[in-house]
Amino acid sequence: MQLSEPGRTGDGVERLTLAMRDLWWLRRARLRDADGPCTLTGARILHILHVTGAARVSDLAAGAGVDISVASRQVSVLEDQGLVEKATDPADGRSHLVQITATGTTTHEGIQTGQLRAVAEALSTWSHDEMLQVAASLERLRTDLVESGLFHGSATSATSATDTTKVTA
Amino acid sequence: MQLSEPGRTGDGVERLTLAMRDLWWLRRARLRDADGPCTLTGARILHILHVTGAARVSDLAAGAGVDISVASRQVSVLEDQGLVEKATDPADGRSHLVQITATGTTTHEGIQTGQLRAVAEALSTWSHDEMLQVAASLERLRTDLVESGLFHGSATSATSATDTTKVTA
DNA sequence: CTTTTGTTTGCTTGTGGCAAGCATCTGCCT
DNA sequence: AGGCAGATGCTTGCCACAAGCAAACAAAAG
Repeated sequence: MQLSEPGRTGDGVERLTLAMRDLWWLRRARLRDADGPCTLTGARILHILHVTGAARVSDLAAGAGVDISVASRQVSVLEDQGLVEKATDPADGRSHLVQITATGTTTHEGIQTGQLRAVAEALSTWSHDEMLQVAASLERLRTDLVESGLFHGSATSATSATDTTKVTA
Repeated sequence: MQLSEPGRTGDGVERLTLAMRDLWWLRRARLRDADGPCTLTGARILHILHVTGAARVSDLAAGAGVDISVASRQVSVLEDQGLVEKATDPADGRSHLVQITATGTTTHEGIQTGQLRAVAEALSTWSHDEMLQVAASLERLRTDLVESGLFHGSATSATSATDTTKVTA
């Protein structure tokens, strides 16, 4: 079911919007499988924790773009799985500081490397520079979309300081 | 919550994967709002019908990447709303050919133009050529991901033959 | 003491998947 | 040709589960 006309140079906004939607939809189609032992939201929380270190539940909710109650429950599940630890914030008895555990980090890396391997295989014909170029485009796209205020959500991409491949869900 | 390091030129696969994930997540964060009177899947079905003309339920399911039962139910809902029509396939009494109605087309265009306007506003600083370039990148990305077999899903981007802006949800 | 803030929990809604059921078509065997 | 078995297309019942809203609760702030 491929109906696009690649050579067509129509309205830029239109082509870009459509291309984005199709890419988004691809992710949706993939939801069931490949997100490891966690929920998509759970994996995202794991990611945020991996990148930012400790965070409060409300921060995780904001970062994942979900209701606080959802974040709270997800954290509970992750805690039961031993992937995160929750401790009362010493500075504020109301908040709980959530931190990723060693197991959580391992899980996170597992999800991560699985995704990287899949993408690497899918784009095996691409050159390194091409990937970097497209990545830059995507990053800029995301930045501008977020800054426009259309999306209330986070944008938490990062590569860890270490040389190992760690990113996220 | 922006933690990426834009200038960094790390592993191409890694940066690209992360950028893709963040963009995907943006869509997720947006789910609640802006998809008109339809379910996301419903809107997708409407889109597929708009592009391909009549289609069978199983085709819609495959195109949307959902279970046939889900597609069946969505079609029923769309039919109740008067957005599509269902008729028995003259060539095969088992299948039902689904077609978009005039009302459905109108609804579809409404969703579409809303999305286009939002993106246009968000990317108001982009030049036309930049948009086309990034769109081409996204299209290629999608194509290669789909062809790799990682995604069982559809990829239904198209612009209608008319000059009006019609694509889809 | 009242108000505000951070989190948890009960309830509801809705999408989606699996499996059973039903109708129709196809192919084989007599 | 007639007819039966299997395959195919769709529908529906049932269930799982994520997500949101609102109420409850705890702790801090004024």
